[in-house]
Amino acid sequence: MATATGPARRTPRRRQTAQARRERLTRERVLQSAIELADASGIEALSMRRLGEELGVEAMSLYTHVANKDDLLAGMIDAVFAEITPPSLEAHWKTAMRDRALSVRAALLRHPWATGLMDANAAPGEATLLHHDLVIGCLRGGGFSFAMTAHAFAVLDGYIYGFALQDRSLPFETPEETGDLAQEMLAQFPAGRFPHLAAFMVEHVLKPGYDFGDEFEFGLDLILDALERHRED
Amino acid sequence: MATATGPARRTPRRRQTAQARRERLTRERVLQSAIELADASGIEALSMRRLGEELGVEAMSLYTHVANKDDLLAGMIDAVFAEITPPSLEAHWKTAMRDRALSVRAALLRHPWATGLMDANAAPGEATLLHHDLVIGCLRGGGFSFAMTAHAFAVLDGYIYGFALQDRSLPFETPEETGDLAQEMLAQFPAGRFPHLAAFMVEHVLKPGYDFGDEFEFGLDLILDALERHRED
DNA sequence: TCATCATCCTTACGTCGTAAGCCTTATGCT
DNA sequence: AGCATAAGGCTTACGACGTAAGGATGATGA
Repeated sequence: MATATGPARRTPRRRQTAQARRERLTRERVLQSAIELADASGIEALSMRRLGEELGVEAMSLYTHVANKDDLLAGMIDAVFAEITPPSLEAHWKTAMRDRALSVRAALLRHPWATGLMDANAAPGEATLLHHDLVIGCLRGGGFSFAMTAHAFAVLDGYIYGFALQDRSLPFETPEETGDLAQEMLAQFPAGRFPHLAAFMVEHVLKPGYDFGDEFEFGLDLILDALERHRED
Repeated sequence: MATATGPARRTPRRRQTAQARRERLTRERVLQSAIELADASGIEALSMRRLGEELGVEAMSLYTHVANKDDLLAGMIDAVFAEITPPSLEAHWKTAMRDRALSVRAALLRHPWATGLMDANAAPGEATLLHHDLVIGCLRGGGFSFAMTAHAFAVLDGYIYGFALQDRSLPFETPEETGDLAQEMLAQFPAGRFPHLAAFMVEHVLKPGYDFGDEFEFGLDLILDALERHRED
């Protein structure tokens, strides 16, 4: 043998240990697997042991690619931001911010655990910083002063994340479920204890076709229109 | 789940055992202690053992008053809602909703861990339901249709919770800290990587007197004014 | 060819939530 | 007043968690 294959850089030599080993671990693979696991089974199911299992590796092996669990979670958040289509600096600020808001919302629907992780007040990752950079650039380019940019950023992002939080905090997921759960909730208390809430449920929420998620665009446009009015303040 | 109702009241006979025992445990005392502990040391410091210690009791004794840790957390959330001054049904809807929003914000500043717990999508407690009932009543009384009430509720509460989440996710707490941290963050990447963000920091955020928390009222009034405009839609 | 070093694994520790069951003491009935 | 009951609090124990310490393996670079 002694093939002496000149190990010209990066020998793509395949490893073939006794048991066919999984592909080499990387931070990206760890993060991606963690995100898939959290998406599929909830963030509470994401333990280092379980994640290792998912990757065909022992829990401690993960620590080669991730400093600790907080680092893992921070990396996941940053990966979510990386999924978001950033606002275009060419388009009109309003449409750019609208599209971007919808993109954030879509990402948070794909990864509902993300909002819960955002209160970790850790240092934002590169994708997160880049995203914020472009949002600010978009607003500034649209004619917003620094002060108005700060205002606009606070309202818009506050609304986007808060809406996701609210959506997630609702104790029901599907419209069908809503009815039963609402009945059950109100039934625990004397009839007439929450008259306005009860009427609201009966007259609106329980009507066929209602879906809380549909509220998002109304609020978004409400805020965007209002910001347009204040743009020159 | 029916939460353990306290012991029958009957005789107020004072107990005096060998060792002066701490006051009798109640669900309220457990919840209050848990809230104090979370406020003082962060939600991650709240373990059943630690909470027991705080109350002079073993961890397992807490389970007489609380079904499990999730029930404890749900109870804490509901207690936070109970702290909020609900919207007056007499006042004009706009001022009532404004005062109430400020009251929610104040509560979330006092208990910053609350937003992180809100994605638990558990069944809301009595104080939470009552709060929502009055918010809906206030909007309906103010002339909002059911549909507009739903819209208004989603924007307002979304914004309030999202703002708190954003505030908490900032990696700095005090204005002084902001400068150092911002420098540090941007220094990790090539200069010019985040030009808009950098300019925004230098020209606005790092200017003396800036405090992110001050942004809250701008967004609140922006939304309230916009809602007023849509009230009759 | 060998030394180095990154990768992955084994073992172990302290902490967590909580199930099971015991002991003590207050309660409610006679 | 006396007693049966059950509620409140305690002890012990289990399995899962994050992760520190150090060992084994195999790829890389001299």
